[in-house]
Amino acid sequence: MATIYDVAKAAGVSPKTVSRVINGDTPVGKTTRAKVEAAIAAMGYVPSLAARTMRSNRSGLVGLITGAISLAPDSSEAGGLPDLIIVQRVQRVLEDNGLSLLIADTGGKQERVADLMRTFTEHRVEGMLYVGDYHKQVTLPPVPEGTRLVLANCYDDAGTPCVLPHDRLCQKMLVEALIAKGHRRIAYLSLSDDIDATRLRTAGYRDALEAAGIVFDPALVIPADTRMNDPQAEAQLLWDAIERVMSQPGRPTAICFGNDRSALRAYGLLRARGLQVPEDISVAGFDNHRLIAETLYPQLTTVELPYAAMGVRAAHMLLSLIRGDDIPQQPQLVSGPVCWRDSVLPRPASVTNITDIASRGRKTP
Amino acid sequence: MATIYDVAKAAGVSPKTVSRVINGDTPVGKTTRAKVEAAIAAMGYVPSLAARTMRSNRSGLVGLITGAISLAPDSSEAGGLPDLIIVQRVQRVLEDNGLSLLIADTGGKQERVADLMRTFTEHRVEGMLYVGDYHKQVTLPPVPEGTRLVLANCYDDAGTPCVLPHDRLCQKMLVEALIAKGHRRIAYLSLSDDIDATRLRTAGYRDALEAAGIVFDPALVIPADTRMNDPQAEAQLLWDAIERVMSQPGRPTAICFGNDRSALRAYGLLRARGLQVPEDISVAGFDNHRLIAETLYPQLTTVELPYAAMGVRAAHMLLSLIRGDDIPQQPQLVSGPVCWRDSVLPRPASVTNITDIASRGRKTP
DNA sequence: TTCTGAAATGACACCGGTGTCATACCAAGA
DNA sequence: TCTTGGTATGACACCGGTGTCATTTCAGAA
Repeated sequence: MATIYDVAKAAGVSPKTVSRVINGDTPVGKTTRAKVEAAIAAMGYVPSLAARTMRSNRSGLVGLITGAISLAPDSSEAGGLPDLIIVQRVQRVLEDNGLSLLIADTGGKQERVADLMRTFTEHRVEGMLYVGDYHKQVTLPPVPEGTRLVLANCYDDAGTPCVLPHDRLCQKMLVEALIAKGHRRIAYLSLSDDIDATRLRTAGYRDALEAAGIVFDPALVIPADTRMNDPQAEAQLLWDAIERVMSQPGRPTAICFGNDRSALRAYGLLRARGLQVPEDISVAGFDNHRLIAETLYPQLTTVELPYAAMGVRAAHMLLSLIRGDDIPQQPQLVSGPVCWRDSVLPRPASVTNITDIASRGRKTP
Repeated sequence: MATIYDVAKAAGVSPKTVSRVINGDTPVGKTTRAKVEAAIAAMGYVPSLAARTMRSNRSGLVGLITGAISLAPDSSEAGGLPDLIIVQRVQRVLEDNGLSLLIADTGGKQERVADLMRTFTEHRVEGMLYVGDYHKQVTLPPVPEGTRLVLANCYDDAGTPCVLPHDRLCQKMLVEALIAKGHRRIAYLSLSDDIDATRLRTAGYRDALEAAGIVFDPALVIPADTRMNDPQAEAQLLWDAIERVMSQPGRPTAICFGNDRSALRAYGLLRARGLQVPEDISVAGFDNHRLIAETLYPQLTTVELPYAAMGVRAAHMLLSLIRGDDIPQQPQLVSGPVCWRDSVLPRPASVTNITDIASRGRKTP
């Protein structure tokens, strides 16, 4: 690969002059410039960032660590989709700012983070991002003094700058939207209750009820998901939860699910129980995972958990850090709009619940 | 950041000796080694790959270009999932081989590829990968002499080494599996017929029929997808295709869809027509997109399009190129297993078609 | 014509490692 | 004691750029 010396020799000038033509930092004579540019074009010269990095101490690199495939060690699982969306956006923003993105993956082994960070340090990245596979607290290994780090979709107890989904507000907006359409008995079949998102979203659910003056009924809220990665067991859990919530007096007219994936599964389970969506029961998801929400029939009402926006925000925070600007100390909460589709049927406020038909349908999923 | 000179001074040795301790290329005295290692630990020294790159001409970097978000410019669309899986696997394999992965995205603008490749060249990557968002032919800008390039999920007419899904074989195996379960009238609602995958898969479908001595009926094969990214229109198209195929005499007992996403959509549409899956009609997808296939109720029978394996294969090919080994000139075809789940009902070979109930159900989706 | 000062260009060192070669060291054998 | 020969270590240049400062060039003024 041609070097700046080769170009200089070919153009009959000094290497420094070639450097000036490339960087435009100092004026260069018209004739000289033309000669140099011709030589560069002829030789296909591309400057080496490694050499440039040595003088400038600016590598033009940013490192990003995800745990994307951590939940899917074996196959074409799509579990890590949110992180991937975040990654894409981060990459775009950085590229627009002249930075290249190095990515690494823990493969589910948290202890590898330190190694990956070391590799990034070897490459003298200008900053690092850590992307959680879901909203959670993480504990990262100590980073070298001066390392610029931003967390996305996770947080730590060391006050590292972070961007988080505003689960509480998103869920509140979604339930408010259901209430606005006339629903009063709204069930919430949440994700596993040992994760932050569930706690926050349940609070958001209650916020919305409270704002509308609806009494909270604990019987309507059931954790119906685990992270056990066993489709059969998950389906069974969801089936039981639907059974419980639909067989009680004062049956709900709408069910919110913990994510679009649960809602997708519920379509089949509800149908198996003889319930039509949305005629017999309205359904809402969470995530606006468009592959699901737009493809399901009827299309799924949900709320957008703005992973894309989180990626953009996190990237901008890191850019600020790199520039040396101040950034907010508080976690940055990002929320998205309710996506209104066909899985929720508006109810005239006066209509009472229809007859219980829960006993229809098959016995087990 | 500490340099090798700082460490050398602290340990009272020459920089070269520190280098030797780090790289272990030449024996170093026990006492000296201990002093140096202590100094390294104390200062948190991490060698700079930029400096190392200059001497060795080995950057430890590989560049990867995708068009992942090309089909999803605006939101949290999951269209580009296959590429993302490929990217993940590539990253893993490279990391295991001590290489770091630089990623870039065309954002759907093919003309940006040249710029991205230039950036990679600036970073002196040891090789490049280009990942197509679906099986297709691409035309890449000319690469500098000596650039090592491998294509994944796409090919060009310049004979660049590539890894492709074996669409034909996958579809053949899937249809063979259906035939083995007693199905004789099998419809195929394919993807848009202007893409390579459709042509190949249709051929695979016919291969399977032929092998079983079943006469090919063109009326059973309908392209039922476009890449227009309009959920309403796509649903309409699929509805029409189902209508056509189910209302003809000699109604099929099973339908293969172009991908799992279409199958997901079809579940709702079939239900709206009053058809139960799999009792009234068996359904098969394509991709083994587990988020869909395992979450749908009933779970979806499909064939695995091994994006993960493609990523691994492509990474290994690139590693071979980097090592200077010979690699096969022919496109590498990768296939995956049929994933048998609950959406296909075995049929005793003797049973004839049930009465046509196509007129049931709603008129439009 | 000579002088002046801005513009253009070049010489040289340096960034942080490593390859090459020379040298210092040390134990064993003559 | 003096070689001998292998081992441990250091001096120095070099990789490919750029910052700094010196030097050359040349138009315009004296």
